[in-house]
Amino acid sequence: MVYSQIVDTTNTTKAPRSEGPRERLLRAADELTYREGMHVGVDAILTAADVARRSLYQHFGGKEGLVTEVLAKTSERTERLYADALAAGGDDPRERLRSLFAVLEKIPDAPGYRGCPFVNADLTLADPAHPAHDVIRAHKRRLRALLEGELRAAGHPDPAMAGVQLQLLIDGAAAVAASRPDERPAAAARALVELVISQATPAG
Amino acid sequence: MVYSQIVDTTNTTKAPRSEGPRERLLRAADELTYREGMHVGVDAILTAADVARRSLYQHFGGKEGLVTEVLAKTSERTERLYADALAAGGDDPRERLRSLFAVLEKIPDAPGYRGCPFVNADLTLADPAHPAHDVIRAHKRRLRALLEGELRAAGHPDPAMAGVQLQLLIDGAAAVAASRPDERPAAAARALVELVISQATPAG
DNA sequence: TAGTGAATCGAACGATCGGTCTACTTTTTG
DNA sequence: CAAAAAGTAGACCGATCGTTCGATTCACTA
Repeated sequence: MVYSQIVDTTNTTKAPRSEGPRERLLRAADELTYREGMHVGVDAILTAADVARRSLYQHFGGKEGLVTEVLAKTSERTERLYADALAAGGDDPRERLRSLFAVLEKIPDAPGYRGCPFVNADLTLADPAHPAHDVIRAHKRRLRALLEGELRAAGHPDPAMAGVQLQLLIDGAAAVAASRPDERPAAAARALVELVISQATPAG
Repeated sequence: MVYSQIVDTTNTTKAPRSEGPRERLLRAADELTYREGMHVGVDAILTAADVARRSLYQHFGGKEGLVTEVLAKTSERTERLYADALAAGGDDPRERLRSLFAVLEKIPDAPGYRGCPFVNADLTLADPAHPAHDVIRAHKRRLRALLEGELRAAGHPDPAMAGVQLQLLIDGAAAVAASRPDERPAAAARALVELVISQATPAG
């Protein structure tokens, strides 16, 4: 994502400056929309990003474009995290899944955790025509496909349904963790995740 | 909830008229806040309820009071539904839980389903000081206690954690059903619910 | 029947929303 | 060095937000 400042002359107009207003806008919008919700004012984002009003509309066309781009970037980052966590589990699909959920389990412990940013945005953005909904749905579908692939590789008898089960445990645990963290939903989910994974054993 | 119009003279000033502005406001706010989200304008609620602006502020003090009251009423109604569903299951705690989840499973199939109204409101209302958050948390805790009680009666080895598990499956399935109903989350959740319940069998 | 409180309409409040625009400064580039 | 592009500052727009309030109508009851 970071390009050298010296680029082909045929691409000069589009060469991204390092840490320009665009990046600052994305960073500020990312933090504020998650912490305060999707209804933060444009003014608050501009102040936090220390960027002129005009820059927002030149780069993103409006608030809608900005928050959609924020979610797209969050999606990329999150999926990279998933891929790394799976890879850390080695070759056995069951161990890969365990490795993934070990990472997921720690997320709600972070200070300022407010639930899954995608679920939150999906529920908060009332307008069904908002382009962010497509980004969110696509992200969730890729995650489900990822889970389903591992389950299939592990020999689970119904990888499609089991993928939905794991997805459902993730979203459910995130929602509970956001409002009632004292119920320790991650631990409760972990036991069920293990049940689902264990159904994929050749012996099962 | 429906009182006769002829009441004790000592209570005349507080006698609720049948289908007055208060009821119409609650009904309209209930439908609109669920369908359009908690950010519907006061004007839209007033128009739908066919009620004067002033009446809202006289009865509920403001939008905050109105939506809080709406959630409180929804909580009562929902818990009545749970109690009935459990009772329909008879005496065996496991059958009572199965009866409850059989009812819950059908809810997302209703047209216009948009997820759990409590989870949605909790995630949508950005202000952590909003009184609705307390109503929501209290409702969810009562539901969890209900589940835990049945699990304990069924002899589950860890009814507290299992209660969180069931709660988590409910919220997770609701969230997935709201945005991606084609993944049939209710069916996926059902299998896990059965696993949790079966852990409560004396044989297990 | 006179009185009283509730419900009504509708104007208006200040604040904030997202978005547009002009003018000036900085940076980059040919 | 000069021109062009990008960024900044800030006023301004119409719309909408939740809220307040005066004035009027209506139903019930004492």
